[in-house]
Amino acid sequence: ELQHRRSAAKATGDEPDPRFKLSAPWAQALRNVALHPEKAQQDVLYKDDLVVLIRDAFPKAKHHALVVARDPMLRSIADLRKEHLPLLAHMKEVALRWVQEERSKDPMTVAFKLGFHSVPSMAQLHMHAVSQDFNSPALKNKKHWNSFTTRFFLPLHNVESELASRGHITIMAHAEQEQLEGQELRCHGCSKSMTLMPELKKHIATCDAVKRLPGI
DNA sequence: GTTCTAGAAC
DNA sequence: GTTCTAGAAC
Repeated sequence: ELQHRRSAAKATGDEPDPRFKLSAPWAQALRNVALHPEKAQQDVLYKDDLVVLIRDAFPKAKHHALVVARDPMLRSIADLRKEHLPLLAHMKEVALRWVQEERSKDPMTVAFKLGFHSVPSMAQLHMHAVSQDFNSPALKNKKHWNSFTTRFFLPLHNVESELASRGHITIMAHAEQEQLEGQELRCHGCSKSMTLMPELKKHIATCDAVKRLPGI
């Protein structure tokens, strides 16, 4: 059936509809959680007037949660201004509390990092809290890997300091975004370069440098 | 963001 | 023959 539809589109020479992504329901899932947490399909771990804390639906590490801002005006980091620094401090506090809970359940876990994707795929400002093991079946491809281990991942502290100094976040150029997403696979601990995902996943499971990574 | 799968890479 | 990546999805 799918194959049939693909062939049909090709046969008629139909061009892709650029509005499809913008209106796609999946891109609004986090916004829906933020605006209507009581209707959320997944468990809400914590909620107040400013944020909602949930586990990532497709965790890319043993421990992976999202702190989602509830302000409808905050669709991404591009909407952040100096006035939002207190909100970021609150998001940090909520994330750190969750990290401590996870750590108490799993004392041997490696470091955690807090931060944002430069160009997120989903609407609504959300901060990742993710353990640096990246041991998860949902971590499947180069884009996944590079979105957490290259400059595509903006640590919370960097976002805070750029807001404080410039008053807004400079969004990276599309060409740079694509370059980072497509770049070679490299261990985030020892910088060893690898060709294939299975090779990388096997390596990071045993790399000593990964175990000693700095972080929370 | 994920799923699916054709065809490349092994 | 099997594993793996990468692009379409309306």
